Amino acid sequence: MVYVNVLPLRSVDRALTYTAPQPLQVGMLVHIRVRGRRTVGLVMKVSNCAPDADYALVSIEGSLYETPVVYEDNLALIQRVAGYYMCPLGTVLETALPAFLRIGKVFKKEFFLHATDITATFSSRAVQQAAMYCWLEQHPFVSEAEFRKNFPKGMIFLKRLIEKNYVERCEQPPLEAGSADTLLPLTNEQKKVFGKLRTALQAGQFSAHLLFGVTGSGKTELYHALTAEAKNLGLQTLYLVPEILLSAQALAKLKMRLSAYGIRVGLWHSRLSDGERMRVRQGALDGTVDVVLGTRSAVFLPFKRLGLVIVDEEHEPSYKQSETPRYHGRDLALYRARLNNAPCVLGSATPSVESWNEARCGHYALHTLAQRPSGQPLPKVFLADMRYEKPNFEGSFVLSALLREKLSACLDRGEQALLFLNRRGYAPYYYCPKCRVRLECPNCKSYLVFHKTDRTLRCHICDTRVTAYDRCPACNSPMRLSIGLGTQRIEACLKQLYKRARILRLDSDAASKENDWYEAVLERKYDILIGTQMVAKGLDFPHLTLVGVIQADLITAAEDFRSSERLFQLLVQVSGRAGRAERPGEVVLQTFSPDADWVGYALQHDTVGFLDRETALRKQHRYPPFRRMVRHLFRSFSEKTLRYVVDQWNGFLRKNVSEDVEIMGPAVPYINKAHRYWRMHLLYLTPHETSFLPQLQNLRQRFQMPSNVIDILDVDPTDFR
DNA sequence: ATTAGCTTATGT
DNA sequence: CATAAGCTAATC
Repeated sequence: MVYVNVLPLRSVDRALTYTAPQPLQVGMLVHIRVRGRRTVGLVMKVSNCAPDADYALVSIEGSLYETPVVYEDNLALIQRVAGYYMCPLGTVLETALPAFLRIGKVFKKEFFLHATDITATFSSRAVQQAAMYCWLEQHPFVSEAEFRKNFPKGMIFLKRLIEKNYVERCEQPPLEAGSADTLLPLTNEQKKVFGKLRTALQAGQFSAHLLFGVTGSGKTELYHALTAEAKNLGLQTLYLVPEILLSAQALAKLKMRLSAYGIRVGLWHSRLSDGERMRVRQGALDGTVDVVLGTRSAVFLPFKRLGLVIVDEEHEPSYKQSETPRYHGRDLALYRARLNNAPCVLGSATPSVESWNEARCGHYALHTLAQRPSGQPLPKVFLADMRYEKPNFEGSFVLSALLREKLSACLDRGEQALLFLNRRGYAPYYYCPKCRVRLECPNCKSYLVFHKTDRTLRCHICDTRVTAYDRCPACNSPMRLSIGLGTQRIEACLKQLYKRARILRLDSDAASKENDWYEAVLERKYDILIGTQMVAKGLDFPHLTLVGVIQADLITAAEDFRSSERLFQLLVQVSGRAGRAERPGEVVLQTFSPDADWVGYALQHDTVGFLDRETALRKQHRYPPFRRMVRHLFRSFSEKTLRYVVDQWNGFLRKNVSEDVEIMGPAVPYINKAHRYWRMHLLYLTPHETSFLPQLQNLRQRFQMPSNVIDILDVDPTDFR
């Protein structure tokens, strides 16, 4: 008799013991009954001796596949996620396994079609065949399914084509043939870094590396070279990118550079069809795919011999999953690399504060790329302190003399300019000067922002909208609008100053109107762009030479280090857009606040200065520095739950007065679990879900939340000890 | 997730 | 003492 520990694909926190009629392997999927209900579970352990159980043992009801669907390292990763992100094991398993596996879906063998005979001729009657052949020539190695989609009744003709040996039917699409491109030669700077990373790769041990390279410094080329090196050593590579959108670009580049070396690339993200998913997964599992390029969920894939992990744009917040299990793709990639004795390379032009700190403390090896292989110069940065501006006319409080001058010059040259302000609306301050009341959202108590276009007051957190009124409802005095800047106000000001310029506002309010604005900008239908963070999303503007950051010191006003970091990253990214091959771009940073001096760090894109400052701040200040921290959210934000959580919290505080911070798990049982096992107390909220902020403030007031509680933390511990 | 079963609060 | 409400722990 065989005994197996099976983890059900449900929110169950541990494996259950069953008997099995025939021997099973760890990692296999089996049908089981849990509380009388049929479910699927994963075999975690197999043993021959009976457990001393006080319950009746039940047998499993058969297995879904003949072979295991995951390896041992996948199980270890699942366990890590469950423990670390405080989520039931079964729930993690559910996210780690693609849906098609759970239902035991079996795929027919896929065939690929390939036009072989270029000299093929068709009689004038065989119109259909000729048309199909022509199509097949244009689409080399399409899958049969794809062919059927295009020619629903074409199978008979296809048969004929195959008989004539015009078309070949093969089981595997070959590598992208014909692309003669190979790896680009590396510059001296790149070679130096590559040498170190190659040594790490050959060592066959876990090591963490932060690749810090300015935009255009050729990080991608390094990834390619490393991937090829891994292939040489017979190792597979996991290559993570933050978004599906970017994965297509990265895939094209990888294929172009690496197919000449016989390297097979698989793409993985949540929008693939089941068939493609299964092919890539199977390829990674049996080792026929050399590189898997994918979004965060790819860390859970089974690899036969994973030897290298790459995380591109390491700082991107989209690596963080916003549903349970709330894992961070980058952190799991590091853990995965450790499980597989592989080096992990994190790359970014604007590293995250936590990665920077790890590198500074020597836990990660730091590699810097400071030059662009193309030799293109970095933009020139100017600082405009608005405190010394003379109020000449309406526009002067909004745009500095320096920026106005640069704008005019830019327009005269017929080039484009981009103004960046991360605030929608017209005026973020809408208040009555007599009552000194700033209007709040009736829903969530955050401040309302005035939108001039449709004369509404909007809450930017929960999207509540109210029609604006000119006079204060309490004292009937006129409301004031002149304080605070939003994109609409900049737009109005620009229209007044540059009557002939074509101006485009780009924020989430305006975006819905103009769908293909990017095309229009490329075609130079606009001269000045004014936008929020959506303009910073990796798009190239070839005619852009001037960037103005309207309130560069908004960073100082950010409520937590994560927001401040994000703003800084946007600033660097936006600034990087300026300039053309022959001439460096210009960047004007406008600052308003009296303590804006430190914004000078941004001169010459001093990312290091910023990061050092942020890590230092975190150390002396509110964030318990570099201790183990948990990242979690309340699972539901019903007032009942929150109330309960707060009560638990207060009760605990009364018992042991502690200078430590308090923990609140995602669900009530986990709060207690955390108390018992971790003795760590931390309230955690992530700023990605800003809707929590006002709620928390609310709670504070109503429940007298102690003021030493940390409101917002967003640090994942990378605890390597 | 779901729920049986235990503890505590509330009311007569 | 009965009943309701709140909460924990278990699923083989």
